[in-house]
Amino acid sequence: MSVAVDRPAREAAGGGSRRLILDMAARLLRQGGYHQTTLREIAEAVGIRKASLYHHFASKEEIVEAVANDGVRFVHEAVVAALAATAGAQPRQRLEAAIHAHLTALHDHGDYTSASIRAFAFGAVTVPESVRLTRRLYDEVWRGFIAELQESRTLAPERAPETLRYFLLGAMNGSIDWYRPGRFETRALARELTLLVAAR
Amino acid sequence: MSVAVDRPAREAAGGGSRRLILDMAARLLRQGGYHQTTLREIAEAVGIRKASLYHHFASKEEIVEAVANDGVRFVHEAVVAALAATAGAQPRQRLEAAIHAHLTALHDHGDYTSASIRAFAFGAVTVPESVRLTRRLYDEVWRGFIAELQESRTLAPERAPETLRYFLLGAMNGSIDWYRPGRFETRALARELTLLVAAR
DNA sequence: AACCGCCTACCTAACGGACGGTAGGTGAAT
DNA sequence: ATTCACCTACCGTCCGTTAGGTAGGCGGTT
Repeated sequence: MSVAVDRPAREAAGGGSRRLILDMAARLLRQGGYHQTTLREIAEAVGIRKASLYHHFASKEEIVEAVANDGVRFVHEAVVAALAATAGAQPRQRLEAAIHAHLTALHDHGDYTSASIRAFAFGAVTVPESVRLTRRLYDEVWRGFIAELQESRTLAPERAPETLRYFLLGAMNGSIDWYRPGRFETRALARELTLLVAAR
Repeated sequence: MSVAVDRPAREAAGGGSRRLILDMAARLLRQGGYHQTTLREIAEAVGIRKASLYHHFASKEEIVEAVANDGVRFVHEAVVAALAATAGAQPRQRLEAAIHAHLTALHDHGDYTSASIRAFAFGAVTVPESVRLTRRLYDEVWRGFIAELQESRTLAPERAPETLRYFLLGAMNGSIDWYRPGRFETRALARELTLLVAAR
């Protein structure tokens, strides 16, 4: 059969078919959401038959769940790293670094992060418990950091921290709808947004 | 049949079945997006058979399009009215009124506006030309108003107006994911967001 | 070194069910 | 008599999922 021909190509792509499946699923989920994205499409993009996906994942739900969780985790880890890297710096610098990290990760792993935001936008398909947890963990990072900003008076203490967090994450995540690599620069975007949040 | 029983109830609800269909479609689209929402569900919610929908609309696409356009228009008209009502006032007051109008309309017609944002999030189903136009018209309102804010120095002229508009709309529209009538107050939200955009 | 059993990674074929949409009919109101 | 608003019945298509099979590789026994 013709199967043997493209197998090396698949295995060369990182060794694991699992990652390849998730890559393709993320790409399709980003542009189609949960219900428009079909297992046939994913399988075709990978180069295998639809039923073969069940060798790696138990269900469609499990694939989407993995993509969504990875998407949040990419951003989470990037922001935590940025905050760690600027540990001693001025609060405003740390804020800009965190925002920049969020935007950069959002864009660099755009398929995963967009798929995560898109496929499980609130109210759509029931958000799996694991995804809800992953998101809550990331939320916690910002909750803590915003508290830190208020303690250091970088952010006025009378500002509602929860509202600010929602607005900030909304502004950043909304960028998946309009950000294009050539038209914008993440550094400039991060600087603008930092000026909004922490006025001098 | 049992059909005759609930017909009065239907006709009492505003006279037009068309509006009722759109109301139900909006509600379902809000929580399910385009592909999860089926004509069967919409018909059942209205209390008619699926095929009867085709007496009022030519296709599923046409229903969704009508909902999405109405959603944007509700917000558009509310913001334009708010700007008109505060015509002579201070720019910062006008800004807060516009933001408040956007948030209020977003919530008051939540099914329509959420459906519009959700069903046609970028990349998902191809956005119909009419919806794209309706959105562009609303964008224009903010483009003009932000220019006005910069002319009056309420907003620093060196700020990138396009980026600001994107962040602002992202922050506001993101509220459909977290806003709950009891937990937040639109006045307070508008004030907080105004403080972010136009720092004293 | 030949064999065996097992595992991995895929395959073909089919399942029941739900989808959007169409054809054509009915009964009441104008 | 015509129109309106809705009906029943059905179409072909595609969905996620399952059943069951096969080809190749790897490790241990003979």
